[in-house]
Amino acid sequence: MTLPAAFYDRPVLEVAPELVGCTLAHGATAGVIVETEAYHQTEAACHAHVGLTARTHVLFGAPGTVYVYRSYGIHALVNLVCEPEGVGAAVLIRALEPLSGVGIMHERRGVGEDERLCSGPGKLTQALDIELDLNGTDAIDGPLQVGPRPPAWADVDIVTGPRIGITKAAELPWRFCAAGSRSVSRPWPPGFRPAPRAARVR
DNA sequence: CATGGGATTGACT
DNA sequence: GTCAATCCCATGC
Repeated sequence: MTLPAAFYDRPVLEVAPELVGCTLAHGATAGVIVETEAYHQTEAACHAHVGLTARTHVLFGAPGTVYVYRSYGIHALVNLVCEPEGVGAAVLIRALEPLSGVGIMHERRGVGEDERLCSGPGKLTQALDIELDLNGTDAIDGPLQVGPRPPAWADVDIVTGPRIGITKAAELPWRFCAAGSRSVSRPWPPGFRPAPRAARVR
């Protein structure tokens, strides 16, 4: 069960908050998306802002296409292409709450608490083994799949804030986080507070 | 063809 | 708080 291409064929500012609470799966590993950011060709922080190049052409492709690129020479970052073909826009997936394959994630990431396995855009790609070979694949039929919100996430509250780690267009409040999730990456947006840990049995 | 910057992370002070 | 690791590609000479 995956979200249809029509889900992505809308303004990226609508899609980005709605993707929070949805699932992302690759192979035996999957998680619930708890943090996203929107990018659009009309603002300078978006790779598509420079126009159609060998690097950016995927961003202008069909809605529902996967865009993966390398950041700082080390990390792969994953996005979902939005808006009609020909418009350069995408949603960056910044954090997940692990859902399945948690043991595999620990093997790939090394020791750590579950909530830190996918609490950043480079961490989640390592945990789910998302690499550059997935660039240009299809998030509906391809190896990386996005599913609708599980019932428990149907009414998730969204905390909005400015995007992280960028120098251009940094003032736009295009970052969307699941309220209370302990897997949201730092720094937290204004007003965000993580939920208390589950009570320990004594 | 050389250069430099980047949507990050983890280790260290 | 600072810093290095290190890949891809856009830009400019």
